[in-house]
Amino acid sequence: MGHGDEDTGCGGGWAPQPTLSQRLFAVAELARADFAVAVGRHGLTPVQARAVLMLDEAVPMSSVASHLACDASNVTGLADRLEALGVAERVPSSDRRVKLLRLTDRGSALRGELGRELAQGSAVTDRLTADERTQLAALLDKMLATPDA
Amino acid sequence: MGHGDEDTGCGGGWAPQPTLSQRLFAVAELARADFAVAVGRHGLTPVQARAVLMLDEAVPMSSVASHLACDASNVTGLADRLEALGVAERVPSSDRRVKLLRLTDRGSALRGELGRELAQGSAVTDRLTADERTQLAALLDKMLATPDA
DNA sequence: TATTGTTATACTCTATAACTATA
DNA sequence: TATAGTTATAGAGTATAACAATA
Repeated sequence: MGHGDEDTGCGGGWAPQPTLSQRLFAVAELARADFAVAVGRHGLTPVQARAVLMLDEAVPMSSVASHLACDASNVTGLADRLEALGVAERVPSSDRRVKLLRLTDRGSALRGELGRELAQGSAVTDRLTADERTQLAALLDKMLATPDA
Repeated sequence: MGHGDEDTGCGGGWAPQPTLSQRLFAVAELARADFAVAVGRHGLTPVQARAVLMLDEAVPMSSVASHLACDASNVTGLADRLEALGVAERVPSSDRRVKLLRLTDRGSALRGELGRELAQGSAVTDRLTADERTQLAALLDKMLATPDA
């Protein structure tokens, strides 16, 4: 290997001082795992849960795709699974090309539960004090500020 | 429990003030996407990249599995793909049940490139000042502090 | 012609269970 | 008996391309 890793500071591993990005990614993994476990308790996968959480009202399947940042073709199977679970259903639209996805009563109840649980904070953020959480929120908001748009 | 922002309060959407967890998750998604794009430029999937980055030296396949927090059976296919890409190879061990996974020369070079790129910081963290990055690092470290162990 | 959703196909990640070869 | 890796199988998320119905 011609040379290697010196700019990362460590002589071959990530050991001593992880970079900010590495730590951010590690926290992201924890948050993801937390989310997966939380929604898994309700029988949903993370993607299914994200769909349920966005379904405030009946929404075109194409909107679901763009919200999930995935190709529209995926939403067909996703909708199939949500229908099989009894939490959502397809309903026709005025534009007859469009199908709307809407939560069933059971889906709405589930969405409420999920919302309450997730709002309570994860095991990750629980390790911070109230002040620190405020600080963190400000930093996250800055990172989330849309650079374009 | 209970320090939740406001049990979602909103009559049906996430609109007004996302909770801390929601913002953390959003940043996590950005970081994940950044990582996927960065490693994708080198022809790797995120999981493949994580494997390459951990392969400081020859390591038992079982160790790869535990590092990736996945079942050992998955590492077979992962190793196959890394071998097909020419970045890693299986080598025998003294315990003849064990196979070690080791980077090829090409894999080591790739690992070096990845390490340098990732150390440079992501588009997400670039939106913060140096002071803010220090602050964020401290908060992240606190969240990462192992509660058990 | 352009758009929406579907289907067909394919790849990766993930898990469980059964199997092998070692120990 | 127990462990490491493989194989078989399955389901979910992702993508592209071709297609039908509708606009």
